[in-house]
Amino acid sequence: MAPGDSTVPISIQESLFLRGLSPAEVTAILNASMRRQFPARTTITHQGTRADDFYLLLEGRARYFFETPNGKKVLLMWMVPGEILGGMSVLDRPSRYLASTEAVKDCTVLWWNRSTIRDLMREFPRLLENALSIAVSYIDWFAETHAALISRSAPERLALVLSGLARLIGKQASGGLLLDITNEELAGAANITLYTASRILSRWQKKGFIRKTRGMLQLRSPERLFLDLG
Amino acid sequence: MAPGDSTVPISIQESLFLRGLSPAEVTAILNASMRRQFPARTTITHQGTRADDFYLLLEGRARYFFETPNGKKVLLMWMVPGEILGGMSVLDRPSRYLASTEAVKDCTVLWWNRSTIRDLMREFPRLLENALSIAVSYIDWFAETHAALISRSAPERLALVLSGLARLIGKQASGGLLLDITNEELAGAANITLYTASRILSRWQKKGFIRKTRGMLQLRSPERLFLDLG
DNA sequence: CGATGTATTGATGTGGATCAAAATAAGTGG
DNA sequence: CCACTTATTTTGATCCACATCAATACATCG
Repeated sequence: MAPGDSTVPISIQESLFLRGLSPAEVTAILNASMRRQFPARTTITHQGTRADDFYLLLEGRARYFFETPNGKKVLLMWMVPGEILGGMSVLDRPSRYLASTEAVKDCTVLWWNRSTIRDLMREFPRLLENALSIAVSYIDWFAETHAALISRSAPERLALVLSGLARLIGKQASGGLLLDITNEELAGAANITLYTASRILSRWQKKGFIRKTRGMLQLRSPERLFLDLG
Repeated sequence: MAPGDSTVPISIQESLFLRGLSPAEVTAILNASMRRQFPARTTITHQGTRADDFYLLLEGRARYFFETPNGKKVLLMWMVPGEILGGMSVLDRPSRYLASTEAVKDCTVLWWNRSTIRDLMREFPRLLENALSIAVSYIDWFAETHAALISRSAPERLALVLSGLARLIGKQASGGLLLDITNEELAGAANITLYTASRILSRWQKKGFIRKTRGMLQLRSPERLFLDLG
């Protein structure tokens, strides 16, 4: 199969990972990959296992998470098409994945094994620069999240999560952005309990800022969330 | 001044940033730098300003921190000789520092401007690999800290901070590792209040796990801290 | 229609922040 | 060496945001 053909979505051409490469170079890189599928709710990379595989997300939605020594599942960033998974595999020394990745919805990915992606990086040093930029974007995410955990209340964090996800996975619809997400996922992302999340969302719904149905949330006025942090 | 001469401490030769480079290459890189001093309590890089300067810490102690939009100061990792400061300056696009760095004790650093360090990275691609490894180590730190914030109690976090700092800045002495650190710094690192920190430390002192004097802490049995998390 | 996953709502508990004050230790200058 | 200032630390009393526990309601589907 030739993954670099017309079936590759636009978002890939604009992927941060492929930034600054010529179309010919992009084709060469994509041609060295294999296309793979991961059904929703399956794990793509496993925290603690050898980082041997590198992926570029073509379609679907995934997220990073990890488990703490005391068994708590910690949710990290969401990944959308154009983003990479398993970035640890590009390091010069063999390493282990810091976190796991799971397909939240059915995912199509491009896959390279470690030595292939490392060879490509040697051939196209630009890829290495891009990997560094991506690593920095993770650091940025963690710094933001760290600050939020320390200095913001539960409603504030939930509002931040909601407006962040809206930009990432919101679909324009009549009467506001539509997010297909459960309360549990929201609570996990904001690091609050399911109960607290439900209470805050109910309040916002009463005020007409959002509408919530099972597994789906309609965001009417994102800005106003921040004016009602009780 | 020739910074690459015999006055460069051993720890620099073992710096993660210079890993895998030949002595001749290291000399070339260090010779392109200037030596600079920062007195204790001065700021080296400023969050939000253009990332134009890159530093390698030779002597002293520094730490990253940043201020949240609502004015709270958030303490991040400590830096010891051999570690870099201002890493954002190596990115291919001009960027801004994500965080600030301050000298905790008097610091001696090597300094490169952005274009110099970028030229060196083009000449020695190994530097770029090393920069990526360092970025990953920051991600690792954030992931650990994130997990701790979410899933561990105040005494647990303080115990973690203490054992981490012991490895980093502890000096062997009769009757346990000696750390020169204040309660305020410990509290900041563990993200608890000064009062909570003081109470926990008092308890540990009563049990003989530590000894605390003004600005100084003696760690007798690090392991036992984790057995007394009340 | 049960069965199962998802969401709401109320009652209760608590870890650690916050507020207030005093004790201790370390300079500093006369 | 002492009086005085200033930084660090301790200790007690109070409070509150959020977790936790318990129960029920609602949706969706085979």
